[in-house]
Amino acid sequence: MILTDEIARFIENMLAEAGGCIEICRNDLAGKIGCVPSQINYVITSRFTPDRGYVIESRRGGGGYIRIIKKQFHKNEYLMHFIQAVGNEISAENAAVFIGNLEGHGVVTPREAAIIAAAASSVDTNAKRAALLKNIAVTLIS
Amino acid sequence: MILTDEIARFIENMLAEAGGCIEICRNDLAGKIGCVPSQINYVITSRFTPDRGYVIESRRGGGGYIRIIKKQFHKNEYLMHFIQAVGNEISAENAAVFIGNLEGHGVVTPREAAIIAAAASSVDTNAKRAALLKNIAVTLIS
DNA sequence: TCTCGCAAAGTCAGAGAAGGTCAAAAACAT
DNA sequence: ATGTTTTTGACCTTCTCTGACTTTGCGAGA
Repeated sequence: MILTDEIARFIENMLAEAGGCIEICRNDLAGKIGCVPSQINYVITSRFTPDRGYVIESRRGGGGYIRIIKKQFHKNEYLMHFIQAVGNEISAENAAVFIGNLEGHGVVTPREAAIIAAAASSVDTNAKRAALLKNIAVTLIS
Repeated sequence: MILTDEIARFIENMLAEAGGCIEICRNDLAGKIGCVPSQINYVITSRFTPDRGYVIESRRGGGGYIRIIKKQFHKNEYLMHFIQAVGNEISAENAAVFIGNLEGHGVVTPREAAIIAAAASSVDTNAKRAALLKNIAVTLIS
């Protein structure tokens, strides 16, 4: 197991235990793991990036810290938007575009998008398609 | 015995032993077999291709690896069984059980199961539910 | 209050460790 | 003879790790 992965796993465990937000002392953590402090920065910039849904805040000086937050809200916000945009009726063509957007925003995986598309094309009216999509979207809110 | 085939056999054996997924260090493997490292790439691109049912992932740099995954066709078989078992009509209750089985057999993730369940509960007749489930199942065949 | 020193975190470039690519030569097949 | 597959090695790109140097914040003492 490579050092970077070990540190990343360590941090992920802490995040899971703490429920999505931790505050670490860079030097302490480096000492605990046995690496140079800047390695922590490397792990954070290479693994805990904004586009993977993490937010990093920090402060230098005495009593400094690094705060790592696992963000989930932007996906939920997008799902809300999705539900509103679908409305009460949606055509098969528009549904395909909307599902593509869900995937494009990282809210669903390509496989999940394929499942949803298959489901959306299995109903016979625009109203039922809208209801189906909204039902699915609701289950995805975390 | 040609070199390429020897390497391919070696990898196949490892895959069989490991149950369908291995992670190799290209240089190590090349050293063990006694070939130039790029030969490993050649074997992989010429023998372990997607259309033969393999998935390749890799990472460069220190601690780099090549991961070879043999797609599980028993999942496809299970999907076939699923499609037959669903038949032309299925109640909401039975659908829930069937979807649970899909998840239990590792054919879909829990999240995907939730999506499918939401879709299945969005239609109003047993016939439409069956059609929807079968449509989804078909898209999952790999 | 101001300043200075220490205690953090941040940055960056370099070395090293992997895997990837590609073209040319060699071997093989038809 | 011609086309395809193998084999090789030189060179490329990406990722990791480290340490020196920089920046920032806090708090104590003048």
